[in-house]
Amino acid sequence: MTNDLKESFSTDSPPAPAALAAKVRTLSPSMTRSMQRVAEAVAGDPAGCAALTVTGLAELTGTSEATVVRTARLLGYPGYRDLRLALAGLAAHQESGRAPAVTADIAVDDPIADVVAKLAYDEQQTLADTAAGLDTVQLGAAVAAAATARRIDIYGVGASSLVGQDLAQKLSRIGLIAHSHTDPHLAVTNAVQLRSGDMAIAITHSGSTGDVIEPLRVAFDRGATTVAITGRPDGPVSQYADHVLTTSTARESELRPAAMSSRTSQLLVVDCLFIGVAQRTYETAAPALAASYEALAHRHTPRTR
Amino acid sequence: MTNDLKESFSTDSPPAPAALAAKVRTLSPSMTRSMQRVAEAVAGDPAGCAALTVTGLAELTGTSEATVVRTARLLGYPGYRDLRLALAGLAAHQESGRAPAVTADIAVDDPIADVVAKLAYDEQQTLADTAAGLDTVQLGAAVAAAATARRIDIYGVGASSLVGQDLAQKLSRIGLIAHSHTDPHLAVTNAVQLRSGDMAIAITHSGSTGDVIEPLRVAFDRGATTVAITGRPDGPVSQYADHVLTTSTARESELRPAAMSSRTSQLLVVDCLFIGVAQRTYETAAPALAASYEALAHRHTPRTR
DNA sequence: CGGGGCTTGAAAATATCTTTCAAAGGTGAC
DNA sequence: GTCACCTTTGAAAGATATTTTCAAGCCCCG
Repeated sequence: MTNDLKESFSTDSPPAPAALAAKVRTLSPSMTRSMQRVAEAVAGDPAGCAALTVTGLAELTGTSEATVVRTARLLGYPGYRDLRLALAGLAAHQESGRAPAVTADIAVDDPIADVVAKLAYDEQQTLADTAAGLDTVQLGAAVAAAATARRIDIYGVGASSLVGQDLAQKLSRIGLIAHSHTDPHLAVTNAVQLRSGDMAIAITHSGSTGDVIEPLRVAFDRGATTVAITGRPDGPVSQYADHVLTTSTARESELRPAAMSSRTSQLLVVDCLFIGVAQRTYETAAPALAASYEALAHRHTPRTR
Repeated sequence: MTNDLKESFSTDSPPAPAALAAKVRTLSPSMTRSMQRVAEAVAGDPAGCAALTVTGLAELTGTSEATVVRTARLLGYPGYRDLRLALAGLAAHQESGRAPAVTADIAVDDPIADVVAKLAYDEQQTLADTAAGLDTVQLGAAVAAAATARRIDIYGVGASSLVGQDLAQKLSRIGLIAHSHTDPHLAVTNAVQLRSGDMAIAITHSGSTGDVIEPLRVAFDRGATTVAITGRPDGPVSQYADHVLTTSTARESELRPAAMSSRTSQLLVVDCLFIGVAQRTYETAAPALAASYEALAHRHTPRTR
């Protein structure tokens, strides 16, 4: 008879989603005193209760294991084990609900965990912005030019030089002739050698870095295909660029210099360029990549695991 | 020995929050075949596995209970019971936030727009995984050491060298004495000069790059505070690291070499480290940053817009 | 104040999880 | 190629947790 009651409840409510507190209230009248104590504890602190065993919860509520199990049954679960799983889910849920508010600027006194969260969030944002703002037509044109270029010269100074090196490194790996130039003088000297069929890529966030514009201008004048990767497509660098790839500019704060997000953005663009080229030269790129893995293998000490 | 290692890991990572898939990928290489099967099942269907008992999961994966428990331990939980609770939480989590799914691998014939979207998505994922998997205690310790170090030497070769250069560049900007070494011989030569109060940072995705481990070992022996930034926290490099910062490992495809996502992950870690140090040395860092802007200004041609 | 049914917890029974241990499988040295 | 050694693995024993049983206590009502 009591059994019938329980039966009807458990069928009413399946495994139960998340509205546990509400169910506790609803069912409370049909509960005995000690069961109410258990239900209350559970509704009050799902996370805490999820960490407890039957015995633990029984002690906490000053009841017995049997009562705890009975309560779990009444709430619609096959047993305490399942209630506990649901509780864990609930806890995770309200954990995430606790809005991180990671959108704020990074402050001097932010705990390290916040720094990580905010930084990751910012960079994710930057990536999304960059992807959304990237002109795929320009990118496609740049890819086509790079895939068939006799040689590729890349100019970047400061933080952008690392991006340039990254690109050069990767293009070299798939068998292209690509070099990154950091020294403005050498860059210009090399640019003079370029001609039609060659390619020059300038990377500058500000779009107005003279040391990078100059070699690009020379390359442009010599008839090479030129590409600018910049956050300011309206900047001086674009004058000498056949194709302009725009990187995004995220808000910067005192502690987070612009260089940081521009680098993320530039790298995404450069990666897209690389993959595009790799696709287009797949026949040679795939074996070249495999070969470079091979060549590096022996530089790793084998004692893993 | 292996045991000690594992032990230290499980204490490194507490109950673990939500980045289970990422952790599975990170730890996968150090797992045995049958453990990998279990980990895969768990990562692939958290909700389903949460409903299974040890025995059930063992049967599903064609292994034994012991293996399941071992896997749970390796993932950082005290036992299977706790893994199961975490799984339930995870399931509830992803229940609420249906993933959009641009998750497919990049294919040779993907149009360029898809490449951009997939790449951006992958890198965002990598960032999220990294942030979730980063041990803030270790990071805090590394920050504290860096902020007070007399000098900081950074070792990285190949793709990681760029990350090292990036870090060195930024730390230098806020007035710290930081150098990135690419040449293994010079790195060792320099490492010999280090002593207590100095700091050495090794960056290697594989965790087993001899050229990077060697200088770190020397630095470690000389009494410097050592940090490893690696995707394989169980790799040989960690032997000589006072603090290990784990980068995430994203699935890689033929066209998207692992180096790409590991770089993203490493950069995030390095950025966090940098910002942490900047916070701690704010008094000197802020004016130093401002001064470096100032100094660069004249290198930009003013004719913007 | 005593009977009948409801509530409760102690303890037994069961299920689940954890540990141990020996066999199977693999690896490197000779 | 073969042996010794180390790793990996699952079966089964051991430990915990959960569920069930059952009798004592409690409460309501006559």
